[in-house]
Amino acid sequence: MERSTRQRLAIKEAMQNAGRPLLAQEVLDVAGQTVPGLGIATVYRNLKAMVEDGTLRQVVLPGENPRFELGNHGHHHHFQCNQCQKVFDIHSCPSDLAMLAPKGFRVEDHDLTLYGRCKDC
Amino acid sequence: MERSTRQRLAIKEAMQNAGRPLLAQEVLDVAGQTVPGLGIATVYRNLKAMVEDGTLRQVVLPGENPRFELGNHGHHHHFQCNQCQKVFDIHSCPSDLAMLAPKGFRVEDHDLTLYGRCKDC
DNA sequence: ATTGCTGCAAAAAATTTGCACGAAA
DNA sequence: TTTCGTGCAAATTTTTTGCAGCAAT
Repeated sequence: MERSTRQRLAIKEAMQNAGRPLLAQEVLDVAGQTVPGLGIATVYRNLKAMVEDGTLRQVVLPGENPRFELGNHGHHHHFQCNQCQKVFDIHSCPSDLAMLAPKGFRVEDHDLTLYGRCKDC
Repeated sequence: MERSTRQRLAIKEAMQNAGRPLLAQEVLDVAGQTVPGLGIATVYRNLKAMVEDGTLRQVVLPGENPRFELGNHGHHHHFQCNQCQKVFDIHSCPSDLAMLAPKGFRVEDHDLTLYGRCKDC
């Protein structure tokens, strides 16, 4: 059975509170505030397990390390600013994507990232 | 000035002929047929340079190593099969994505990946 | 003849794993 | 008390870099 350790709770809390996708290192930085001595291996182990059970989802962008976000945050997409590189959530979604696939292909899901200038840049 | 070496030509040819995004290792496998002794470092150096000058584009998918494809292959998107994991090109494109961004954000580009079952799976 | 490019091997960077100990249940 | 989870360090895996020699101009 899964145990409730201080480390696991701190990592989950970090993910809950983050309003944006976090790098593994950022998770360590945040959760490490709550649990001094927290190891990066523990962070990786927990992130991996949470991705596998669907609690988290991986967000990957070209040339960057994987980020992690809540998996049940509802279906949404991302916007990366070409200027400041920050990643923002977008909660709207185009509805007509299935028709883009070639004949014979069944579309089950999709991923969309917009690039441009954020409000502040 | 940039020199035309056998290695560089073989790598470019591999990218031209690939009908799909290739892993660095796959580029080595293909170009290595033409240039025996070709080193993985040379492949990485050339891929990186080509991404920087826009000749190539990086295609990243969650949990996988980066792939590379021609950058001037026209704007297009990708479909990954949930069954066989292969990646296909999609040459159609939704046109109305700019409106998805929050107010104050300017959309300059976008990336779309569909997931599902390919024709053969 | 220059000097950019390559291969090799070592170095970095990112992630995973083995193991003994500590802590949930 | 049982055994899962953790920290640490070592091992992998992926990518980058230093350097001496080779090759394109």
